[in-house]
Amino acid sequence: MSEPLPHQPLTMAQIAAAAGVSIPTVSKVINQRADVAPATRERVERVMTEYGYVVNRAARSLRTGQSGQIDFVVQSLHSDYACEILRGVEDALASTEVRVVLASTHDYQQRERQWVQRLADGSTDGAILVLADKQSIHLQELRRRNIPFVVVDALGELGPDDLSVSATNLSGGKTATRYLLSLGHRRIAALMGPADHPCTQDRLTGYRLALQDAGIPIDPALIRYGDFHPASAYREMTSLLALPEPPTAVFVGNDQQCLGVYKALHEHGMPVPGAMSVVGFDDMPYSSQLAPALTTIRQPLLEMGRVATKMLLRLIAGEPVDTVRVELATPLIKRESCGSPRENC
Amino acid sequence: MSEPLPHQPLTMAQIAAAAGVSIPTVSKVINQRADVAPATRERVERVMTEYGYVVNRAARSLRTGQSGQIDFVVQSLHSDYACEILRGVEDALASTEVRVVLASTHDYQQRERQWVQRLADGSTDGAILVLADKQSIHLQELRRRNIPFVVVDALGELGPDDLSVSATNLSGGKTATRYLLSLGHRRIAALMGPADHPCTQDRLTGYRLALQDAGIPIDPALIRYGDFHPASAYREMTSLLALPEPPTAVFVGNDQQCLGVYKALHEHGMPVPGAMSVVGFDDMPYSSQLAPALTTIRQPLLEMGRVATKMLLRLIAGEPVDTVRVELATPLIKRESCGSPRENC
DNA sequence: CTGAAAGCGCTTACAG
DNA sequence: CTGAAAGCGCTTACAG
Repeated sequence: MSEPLPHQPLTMAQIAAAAGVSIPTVSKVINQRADVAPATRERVERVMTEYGYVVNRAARSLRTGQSGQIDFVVQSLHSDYACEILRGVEDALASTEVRVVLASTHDYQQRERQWVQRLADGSTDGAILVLADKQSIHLQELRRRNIPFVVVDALGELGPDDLSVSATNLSGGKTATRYLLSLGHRRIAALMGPADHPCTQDRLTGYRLALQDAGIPIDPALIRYGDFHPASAYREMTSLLALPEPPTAVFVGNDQQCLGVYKALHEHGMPVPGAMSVVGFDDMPYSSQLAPALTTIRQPLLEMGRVATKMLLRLIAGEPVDTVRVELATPLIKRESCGSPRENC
Repeated sequence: MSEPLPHQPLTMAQIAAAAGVSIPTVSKVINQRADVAPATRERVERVMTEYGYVVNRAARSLRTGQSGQIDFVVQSLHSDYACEILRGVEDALASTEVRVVLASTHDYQQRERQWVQRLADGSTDGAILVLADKQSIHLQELRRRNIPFVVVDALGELGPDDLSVSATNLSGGKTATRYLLSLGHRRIAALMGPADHPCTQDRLTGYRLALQDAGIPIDPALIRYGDFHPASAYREMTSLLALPEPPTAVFVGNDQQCLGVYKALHEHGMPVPGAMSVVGFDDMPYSSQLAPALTTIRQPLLEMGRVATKMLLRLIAGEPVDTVRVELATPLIKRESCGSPRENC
């Protein structure tokens, strides 16, 4: 297995010579072609193992026109959100020879241009786009070059043939709100992410439907928007507490925002869940470690990355993909941050 | 600029034909060779821009033996820690044509083998290794193949010529402890990460030195180890509180562990910093958003990734690298989680 | 300053 | 079942 390898990379020609066959024969063995005699195949395989031979990627790529690489495109890796999805991508790729190349854009024009180059230079077989916009330059370029892609959590509408993966945001919003209703809450705030995110809109629709089903009028003063970061949520939560008739529960746009919500409540001496119930969205690794442990709607980010990647691999291989739009379930994870209203008062 | 491009990738031959020159001339223009007439250069450049031509990576790579890619190797991307470093890597690469390929191992044997293949297949010019071990298979393979690498936060000793980047952990530990001493604390616990991490050992040495300087004997009961995750810290903090003479302050191994510390204190009705002062390590984006905002030692992870990458690029280019070991400063970030002992009692 | 020629390491028809 | 030949798109001496 671990024979001492030479410092110079081996070539197929060397393997062929050592095995006493021609180069095409070695190639056929490597590419699992049927037309090789069993004895020959075995001999070649033995030599390759002995020498630790690995096919040169550049040469193969030049010949086949496939790079064996896909791009992971996201504005910023600076969020648990994107990292979780990326882990799912890696997971799905583990059993293949395909690699992920990172293409964060960070909003820099320069990087966008670099990325467009990348698409043209033949080193990308396909792309996973996180939070892509219909008008995104990325999408347009991919389409023009006929490079397959899958979008995770699309921002806005995609084309009818574009593949996408997301979570059941509407249903998640409904589940969260219904749960709070079931505990007896009647004034439930929604402290969402950005107003223009489809996620936000869908979750809010779920929230509204649940309230309507319960015959509770919707109070616009209880609907707030943040930016998925704690500071914005801290601000909005503080503002909600200043209302003449403050809510007794909040459905929050993501777990990260819950940090800001907790902070605002802490500073107002309002215990969770005694004085305020909180439901998050995502179920991040740290969410169970907050004090109190956060009740939240689980968003299967890793699974979303995995599913998107599997779809992309099929697309690249030219295999049929049955589902154009995949939505993954968003179950409620009950922990300690919810209770009945004024339970402790 | 944005002429409609053909769907078929262009070749250098097409550009040469369109510009009325030979292929080598186009190549020389692209590679900024001096021996091209100004007029010719201009004409070729105009045609390239007009057509939107981009050099094929595989062909160039096959010819030059360089892939224009580096590997980012880490056990798991599932930590803010690794993601921050990765952002730094991307940052340093933004002005180059080099790309990052992800190579998380997740402890899977299979992935390690895949990665060894990758090194052999010519698609890696160099590697950034996070938390690499001297005995790591990665390091050994890189050395054997003469592929340059830089280690961020080495686990254990490296070879004398191996480049590495880290933070001034010893000094950070000293700073944290001195700060707590300056507030009047005398019983200061250290709730560190894994005992065998060099980071932990260095920070602990800083802690010990600071206590010694202050003439305070070291109490082994106050030194605890975790795994950088909140749950372990929760456990150890709970245990510290059960001591006959509990500490009045804790120096914690990383900010994430502070979540567990906060949780334990919350459950024991011990306000921070009233009943317990807490200093973290890292200064993560969320640390300022905790309640109370966390006082911590800043570890410049992004900068570490950036510096490591710049060193690697020099190594790859065959340029001299002056510093073999780089240590970046770890300043104290004062926020709300520290106070004088029994201030509020 | 310019271009004809060789060759990087593979894969793919194709002839035997 | 096996292998000689062509060629993927570049870069690099080298001759003119």
